[in-house]
Amino acid sequence: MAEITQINDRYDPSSVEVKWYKWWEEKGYFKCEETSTKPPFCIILPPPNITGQLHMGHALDHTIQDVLIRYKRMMGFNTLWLPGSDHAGIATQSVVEKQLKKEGLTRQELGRESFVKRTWEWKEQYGNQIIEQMKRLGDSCDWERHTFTLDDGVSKAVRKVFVNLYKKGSIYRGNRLINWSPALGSAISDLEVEHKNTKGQLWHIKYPLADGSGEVVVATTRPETMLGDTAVCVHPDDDRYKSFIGKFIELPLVGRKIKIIADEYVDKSFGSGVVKITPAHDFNDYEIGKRHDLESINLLTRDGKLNENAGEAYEGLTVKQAREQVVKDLEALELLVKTEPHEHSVGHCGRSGCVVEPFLSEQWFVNTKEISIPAKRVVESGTTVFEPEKWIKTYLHWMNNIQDWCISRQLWWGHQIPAWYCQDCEFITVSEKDPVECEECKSENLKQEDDVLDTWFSSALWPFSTLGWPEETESLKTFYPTSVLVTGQDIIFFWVARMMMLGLEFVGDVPFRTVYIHGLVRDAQGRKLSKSLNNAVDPVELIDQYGADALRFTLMSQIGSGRDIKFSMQRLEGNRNFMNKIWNAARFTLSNLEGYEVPAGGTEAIANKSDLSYADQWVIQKCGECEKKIEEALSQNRFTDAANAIYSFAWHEFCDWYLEFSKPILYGENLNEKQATRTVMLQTLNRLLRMLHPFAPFITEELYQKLPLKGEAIIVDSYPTVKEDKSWLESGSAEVAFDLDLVREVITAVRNIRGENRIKPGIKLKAILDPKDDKSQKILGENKTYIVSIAGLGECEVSKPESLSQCAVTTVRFGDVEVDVVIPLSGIVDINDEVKRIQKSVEKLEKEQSQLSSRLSNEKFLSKAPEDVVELGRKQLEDYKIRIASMREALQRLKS
RNA sequence: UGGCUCGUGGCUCAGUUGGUUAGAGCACCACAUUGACAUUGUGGGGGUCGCCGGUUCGAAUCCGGCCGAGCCAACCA
Repeated sequence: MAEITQINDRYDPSSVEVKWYKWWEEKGYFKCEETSTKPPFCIILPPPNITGQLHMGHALDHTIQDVLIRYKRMMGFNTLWLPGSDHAGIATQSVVEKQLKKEGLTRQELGRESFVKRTWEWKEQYGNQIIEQMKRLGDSCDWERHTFTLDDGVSKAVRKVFVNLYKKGSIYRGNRLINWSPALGSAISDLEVEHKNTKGQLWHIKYPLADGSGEVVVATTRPETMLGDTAVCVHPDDDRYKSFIGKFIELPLVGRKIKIIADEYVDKSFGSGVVKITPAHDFNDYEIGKRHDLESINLLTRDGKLNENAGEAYEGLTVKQAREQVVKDLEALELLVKTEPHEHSVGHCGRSGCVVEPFLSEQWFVNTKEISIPAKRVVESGTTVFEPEKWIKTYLHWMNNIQDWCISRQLWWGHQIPAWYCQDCEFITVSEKDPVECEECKSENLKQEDDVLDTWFSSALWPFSTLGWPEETESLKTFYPTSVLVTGQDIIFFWVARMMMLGLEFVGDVPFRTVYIHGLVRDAQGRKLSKSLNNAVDPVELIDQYGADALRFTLMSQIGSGRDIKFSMQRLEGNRNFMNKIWNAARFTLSNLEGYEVPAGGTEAIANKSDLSYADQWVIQKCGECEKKIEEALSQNRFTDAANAIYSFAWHEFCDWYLEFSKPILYGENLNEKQATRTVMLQTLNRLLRMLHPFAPFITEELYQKLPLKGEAIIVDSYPTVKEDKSWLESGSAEVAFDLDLVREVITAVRNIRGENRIKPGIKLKAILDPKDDKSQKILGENKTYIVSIAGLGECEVSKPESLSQCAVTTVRFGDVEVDVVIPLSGIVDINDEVKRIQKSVEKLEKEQSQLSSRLSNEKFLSKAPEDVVELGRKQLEDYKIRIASMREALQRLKS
């Protein structure tokens, strides 16, 4: 064991983490078995964008998954954590376009083919950065199965799904009003629009009647869209305007004659009660337009400028410029009645941040009505459960109001839609394989759709496309449905809902049994982490500084209720210290093994149980209790409870008490006892490390490998459970644990007297322990040596004190036993401190006594409360009386 | 506007079906340093459980109302 003493007294993660990760990978510990007799456990990693850098959200998300995977792996499951990455159409294309811009190029100049090639090159060069960062965190993914959303297999699945849905009519192409991001030059889905409250203005504009008989005033937040007005609308019951219905307006600036129509959509009380209708540029107006068969006039080009329909005066202007110009022109015509400030919400593009324009265009859609029905049912029935449950409501509400999903994007990077337009007959051929001829007219003059699919379309197939679908692979059979999906609440609709719909549609079963939804990582003040607030923390930097284990443990000890977590450096430091504590506990254990020989049966065997110290039996008992707590917690995904159980067992039981209790034995001469304690110490440490491993994989492997007796690797060793440890735990004892807990209380009482009277630790006190019953008499007698050494006493006797004069007295009550701890203070301290201490306790007890006594004199309480509660109260009151009396006595004697 | 969540010592949170004295970690204060660890040890102070009302012998816990914070969805041009 010579090398043990060379262990540094500080844990240095940087020298440890990379080494073990590499070793695990080389040994193939992360790999699953395709078929196995072990039960399967599978998690599909939400694939990060290839443009992404690991952020705190990933750190949280991945740690949860890795804890689950490592735990299940140790529990004997055939675990698969399947990693991947997402081509991230918009994000990646933007990055490459920016790169081109630096060279003075545009993607249009480059052409589609070269641009896509260039993007692949970018991906090869930079796309794996996040994977390296994930490895730093300790993610134990089966890397050989890493899948990219544009891989051949996945692309094949994408085409098959698209074609099937098209053939059954669930995918259709249509000219509809969609959300258009001018900055991206592409359609985006409803979900990608972020509504932000914006301070704008409400312009009141006169619209003269075409026959010159008067005018109406419309109120609008977007005056420039009047150029595309095709009607004016009032409420049918609005007496102010009834007579106008059916008449015509001569639209200012344009001169077009538009009709005044009536629709109940109009709110009489808002604005002027008259609404201009622009079907091509507003979703509500679009609906009204459909109801009233109005013409839609599109005013915009794809890059967000006004087109020829806006008229010569406005063509080519941006929306903002056009708005200013229109207002100016209206003012000149004296048609602007008034302008008032008005706050309303404006849709912004989630990707580029630009203002989204409702835009009429040809797009591809998934009709979700039908496929959403089974996806609702499986959640209602509990086939897939959500944790926490509250998200079921959110999910179902969205599913019940689901809109058709716009899946086409005017981008180049992604899955090009497998639809070919016949240049001769206009028929659309949709096919898994590139067709050579038109299905309808057999013309070979085909042109493939330019648009690509929404990135989320391929993501929606992820749980089965990554397992080999549409082939009937062993992997698919073994691992689908996957066990649990771990993700943030922000992508329940984007991703979870869609995986549900398509998984059920194409594989016929739910994609996952459980959806575990966690919150966001926020800063210590609870703000979102963002670059603009300058409060973003880089998990990789934290790992460099504090170690991955500390970071992981911090996150896991905070996710408790599934709410957002407030990340603080203080906590991280605290957990770095915890890792150091573990490190030193191991260092202490290992450095006390000189001359130790591993027993013949391994550390599981204890030669003679009678050699076990009370502390040994106590710690075995506590270890078993900890195992039980963890098991309960992890079976319900209560990671925080599990983390806390280990923390408190490791620090406050193993280190604070067990190692202290054991020092006299370790430094003593009784070789049999010493051997037994060393064995128990090693056994407990070994289990402690295994319990901690899923949360802190690196330090635990490092220390595990230093143990004199161990398996091949902690990562593939078994997880300690009450069941597995049955025979070992039998060496513990609940009775002895009770005894030692009483001893701990007594020691704490001595320390308490010492502390409150400010008696220096160097002063060896005498303590008289006065047991009030046979049981405690016996316990104290047997454990006196522990008390003397740990409480730092000079002398200790178990007896009735002759006099309490000038003594500090504390009554220790534990379970059904009671002990008075008496410490003569004469000549040691200023008695006033002790008087104050006791007076304080008396006051506290008296307050409690009076509360209890008034409760017990309440007849209603006596008649209605259950017997045992009343009985308990009575006993307690008696107890209070005795304790107060004895304290008063002590006070008297102290003063005398 | 609707839905959801939360409000417990300075901070972050526990508190299972109402029942002894409301817990923990961090922070704070005091004391301690030659033998695992100052990234440490020991002890201590600090809470009328957001407010009001109700149910009950008894409420942090159940019910109603109010106030405050946050999130999601929708939205009046």
